[in-house]
Amino acid sequence: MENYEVLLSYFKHIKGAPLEEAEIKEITSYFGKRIYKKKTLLMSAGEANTKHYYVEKGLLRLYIIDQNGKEFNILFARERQWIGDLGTPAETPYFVETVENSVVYSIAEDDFHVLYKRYISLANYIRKSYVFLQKRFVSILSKTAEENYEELVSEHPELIQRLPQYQISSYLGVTPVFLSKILAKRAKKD
Amino acid sequence: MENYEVLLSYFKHIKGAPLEEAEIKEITSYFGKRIYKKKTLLMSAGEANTKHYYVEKGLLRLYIIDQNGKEFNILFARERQWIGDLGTPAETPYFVETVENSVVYSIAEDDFHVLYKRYISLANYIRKSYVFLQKRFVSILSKTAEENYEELVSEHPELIQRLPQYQISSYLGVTPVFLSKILAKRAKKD
DNA sequence: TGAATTTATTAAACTAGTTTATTTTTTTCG
DNA sequence: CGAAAAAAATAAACTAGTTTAATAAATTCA
Repeated sequence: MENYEVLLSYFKHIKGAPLEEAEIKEITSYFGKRIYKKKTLLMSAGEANTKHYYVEKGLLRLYIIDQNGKEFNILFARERQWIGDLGTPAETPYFVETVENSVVYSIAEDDFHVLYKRYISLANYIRKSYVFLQKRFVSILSKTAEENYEELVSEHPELIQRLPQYQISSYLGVTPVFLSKILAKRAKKD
Repeated sequence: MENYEVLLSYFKHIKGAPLEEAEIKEITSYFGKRIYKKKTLLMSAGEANTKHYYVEKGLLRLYIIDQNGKEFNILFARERQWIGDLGTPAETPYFVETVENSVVYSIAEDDFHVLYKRYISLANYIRKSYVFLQKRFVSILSKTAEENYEELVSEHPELIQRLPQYQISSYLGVTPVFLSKILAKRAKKD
């Protein structure tokens, strides 16, 4: 499989101009591309020097397993989004898993670093991620699970469609049982 | 007040080499430096094009006020740390306030952007901030307030000394009343 | 297709954390 | 210094969310 079209169109986009031959060569040399079946682990807690992933097709999640064995979803990545542990090369506490059958590009930290020195907009993706996480942090802290669910429905309705309910509850920081309660209550209002 | 020593030593540090005359000129031309009394607001929700702040002396906090008027501290910055809304130039939902009398450098977004294109380690501060916030996010989500308090004590004992208790409770995402309960319980174990 | 497995629902007892109110302690500053 | 204001403690009633367990519904795949 050697079609890097989606990846290259992303780099063209962040460069803001067509890519030169040499750039295309460099970019494609850094990235691998693979197909993964649903529920495949791409990255596990304990690993060091983890990769960064860019999703061409499908849906992935980054999560942690706490002391009690409970999973918490930190973020999802769908088509044309990045996912991975920005704390690499340190040993990661996180897992990355496919939620759907997916097509994914991967790149090692060193190469990623080279690229974001060259394409400052790539570094900007990190900044945007920070802003996104901070917003999510505030929501989880200051709002009820019910409010957070409504926010998710209105801001990312497509995720509600594509995710099983227990993955959503884990993203909202509540138990599947409690989310089910919220939905039951919500359904009555009709 | 025109002593930029602390700021310049920071840039020397992230450059990894002594600064040239032209660099010093550029950096000092971008930053302002001011003294603020304790409890002074430097940035308020609703403002756009907010500044980034680098603390020479003192302690600042970034917080939000939710729908019910309740404050949540998102992060603190003490000596030689950055604080501000990375979402700028968009209208910010956050506040920045001094907790102690402080000496603070400030820089506008445009200039900040110019600098982190030149000093990639400055962009790295954003990456480190992301990693820090993600860790904090996971802690708040998966641990009890008591556990989070113990974590704060062991990782940032100096903050416990410098902050009033109600600022700590707001950082942990609980009410002052509940933190007081935790401390009472904790004190008994002696 | 249908048996097995995974996911979602419901219920009931429980707990971490909130709210409101009052009192005590600490800090501020004229 | 002493009065006023701010911060912390304590108590009691409350609520958002958990836990455990049993049942029902939906999905998987041989």
